[in-house]
Amino acid sequence: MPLTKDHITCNECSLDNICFPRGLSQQEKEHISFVIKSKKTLQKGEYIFREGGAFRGVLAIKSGTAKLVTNDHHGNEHILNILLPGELLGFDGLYNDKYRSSAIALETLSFCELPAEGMEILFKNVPSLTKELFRHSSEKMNENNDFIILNKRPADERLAYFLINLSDRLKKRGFSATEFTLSLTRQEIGNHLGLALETVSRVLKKFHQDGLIHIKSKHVIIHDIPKLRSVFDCSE
Amino acid sequence: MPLTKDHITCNECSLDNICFPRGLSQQEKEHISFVIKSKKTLQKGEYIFREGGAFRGVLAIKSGTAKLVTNDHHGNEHILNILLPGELLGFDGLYNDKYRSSAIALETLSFCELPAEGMEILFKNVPSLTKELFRHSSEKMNENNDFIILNKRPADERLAYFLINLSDRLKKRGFSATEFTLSLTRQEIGNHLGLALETVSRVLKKFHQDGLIHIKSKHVIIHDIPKLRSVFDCSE
DNA sequence: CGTATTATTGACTCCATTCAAAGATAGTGG
DNA sequence: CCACTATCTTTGAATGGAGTCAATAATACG
Repeated sequence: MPLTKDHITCNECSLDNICFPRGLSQQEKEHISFVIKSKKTLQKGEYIFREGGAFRGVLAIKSGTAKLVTNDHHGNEHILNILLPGELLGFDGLYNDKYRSSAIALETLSFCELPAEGMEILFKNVPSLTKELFRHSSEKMNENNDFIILNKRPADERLAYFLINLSDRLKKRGFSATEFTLSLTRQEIGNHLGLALETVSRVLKKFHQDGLIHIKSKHVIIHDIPKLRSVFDCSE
Repeated sequence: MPLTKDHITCNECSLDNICFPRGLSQQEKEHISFVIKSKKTLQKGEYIFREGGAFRGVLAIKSGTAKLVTNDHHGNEHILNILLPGELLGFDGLYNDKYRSSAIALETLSFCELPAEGMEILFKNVPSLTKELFRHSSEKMNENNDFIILNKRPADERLAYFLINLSDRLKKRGFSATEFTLSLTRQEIGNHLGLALETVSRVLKKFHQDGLIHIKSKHVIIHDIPKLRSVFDCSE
């Protein structure tokens, strides 16, 4: 199984400036490497954790992407977020030791785990990681607030933001900022952004016609990042 | 100045099971009382902290209510949340040591502070508070997710949820669950829920006519909590 | 008591949804 | 490899919920 990398430690990982060890010294990175476990690979559709399941720890995507999903009392699914390599998830489970959402692989995926027990150890011995975990948690919170504000905007702004945000995050991780594959269906994008799938289709087509992007099925090329950004950044 | 209560410690405070010391032992409560500072009283419209201001620490409302406000790049204000006694705020400032939102008193208000320096001390010496702070932070995150889901629902469900949620939180703090005063204008409620102020007015009137509530200006009486809850809980 | 802010109400408009049907794509087994 | 099926996407037309505009009424404030 060449895809599993159980032996790789944080300071050997290419995501070390984004993921758990962000902001830590070499020495601290070694400290946390004792506690953070690299887990096995999942296939598309498999769960990293399930809504309602016991809190095991905070996780980080190592490779691949995932969607964070929760259900409301009507039984409707809501895609809360898309997760890229180096991004953390599971903070929502700290409240009452149950995950409040499910994390599902959108393609072949590997992830690391900071186990619940390990957290207590680190709280005691590596205060700087505690601080850093709060920073990660706070970052998520700020992203959620941005998302709340975004959801008050019209459909074209939501989709422009969605694409630019994805582009920015991919770039930060060394992927192409202008060419990538959406792992979501129009249905799922609409679900995430609070739009009907038909609206997603129509707006993407408009962006395509206006020369901002090229989109064929799930393959996206962004032709004009500044112009696409301006759709939500300085609309009128 | 009889209104300031600088000498009151957490274990003397009536909010001790809701606020910072939630879940802590008597001994631990005494520990944190050395670090948590009671601050002076603010008048309506005054700021607890300002968006962009340096992170001073995590705060807790002691009495009164506040609104959490942020600005988008269009210059529009967004009311992210309403804060009641015992509720914590300021976690959003941990990301990059700047508050990402402003907290503004909606009426005469007093608050406590866990200063930034104090946090580091507590991380080292009271790991159980660290855990508890993560639980508070995680709770906020879950509330934000609920709010994101709510914002996809029609106007009447949003308002019903807004009122029931307020009622629940007030009850938990020993206030009346059925009779209270909104500290927000229709404009502000609409801003918070992503609705036009006219829509807020119309929906509240409908609730009034249907006998679910009595509303006169900002004074609210909820006549039928279960029925109001059912507006968003089992719609259709 | 008068002024400014806030709230109500009605009429009209529009953006996005819904419904519906056809077209494209991907995955599967013969 | 191709046909077949399921899933996903596109496109059009009609509907509707909430926004906007506008004018009046009520409330709060100095």
